[in-house]
Amino acid sequence: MTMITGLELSPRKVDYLKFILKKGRTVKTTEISSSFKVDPSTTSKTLNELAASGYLNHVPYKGADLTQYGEMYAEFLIRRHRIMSLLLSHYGFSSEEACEEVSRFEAYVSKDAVDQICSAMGHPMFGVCGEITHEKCFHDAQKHG
Amino acid sequence: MTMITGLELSPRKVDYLKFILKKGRTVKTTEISSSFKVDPSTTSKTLNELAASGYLNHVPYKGADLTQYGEMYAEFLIRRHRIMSLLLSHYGFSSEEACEEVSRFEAYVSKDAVDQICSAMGHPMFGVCGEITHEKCFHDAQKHG
DNA sequence: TGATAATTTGGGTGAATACCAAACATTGAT
DNA sequence: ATCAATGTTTGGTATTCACCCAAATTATCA
Repeated sequence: MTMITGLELSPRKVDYLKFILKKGRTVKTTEISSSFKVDPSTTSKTLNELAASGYLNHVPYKGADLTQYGEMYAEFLIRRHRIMSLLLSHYGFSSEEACEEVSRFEAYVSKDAVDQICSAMGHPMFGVCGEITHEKCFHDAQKHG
Repeated sequence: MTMITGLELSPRKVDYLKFILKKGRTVKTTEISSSFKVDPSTTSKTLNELAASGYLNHVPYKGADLTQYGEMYAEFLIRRHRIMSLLLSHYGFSSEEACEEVSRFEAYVSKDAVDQICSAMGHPMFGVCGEITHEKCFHDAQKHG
């Protein structure tokens, strides 16, 4: 049982986990590094850190994929992004504006806040950039490690 | 004429400028360091950096106060904090919860986003933690330096 | 199987934030 | 007016995050 605050990961790591979950498969270092326009060595190191923290399995020279915990965590990350983007869209932001703005600060929004907003919104099923799932997102405590 | 993005300052520097503006007078290093529970030497250095960037005047051993530019900037910072807190309060957050949550991510919310939200809210005059002013907040370009 | 491409490692950098110890300035009490 | 106590700054060091380059390593395919 591990409670999450939503503040465990740095912005870049949040980006990586969301990216890998969206791919839905093992990803190569270069896919990530080219996507985020950073040096592959930078990505390689960050992937190692995420693996060391239990979010993913990183087989050197092969690629990385989410652990069960990493997958649940990444689902929270996607949900957070979508809830916050949907929120901004209610204040006149276009989908693109909302996504872009949220990307800047989402890593610092707690899970409690997301749950609160989600609930106040009536647990919406669709955001401005995809479906919002509510099941596997740490609504309650989850096992870890 | 300097446009601001709202992303110029790190979280700590945002804290300091808001603190000094709220005091409304010259503040001593120790007031800040004790308030944020950091070593005075840390505060002293940050104050120097803010002074070097033109946000405040720092007279060694005497204290720091906002420059004209720093004051306008800090007014934007306070306005951002209040607009974002008010926004969260609309989703069931108490004043305290809203302030606390916003404090974590406000440094990463752009001025354009704040203006958009402010406008969508009808330029509210009162937030959950104080009056919201709309005049001296870089609604348009401002002189600097 | 050997060249090419992908990846990792090792070594650095800079920004942000923090601490400690020592030097220095200010102030207040005698 | 002086000096001790207090407040402040400087210099040095550390950590985390995020990034780069060059060199070594592994994988792959022709």
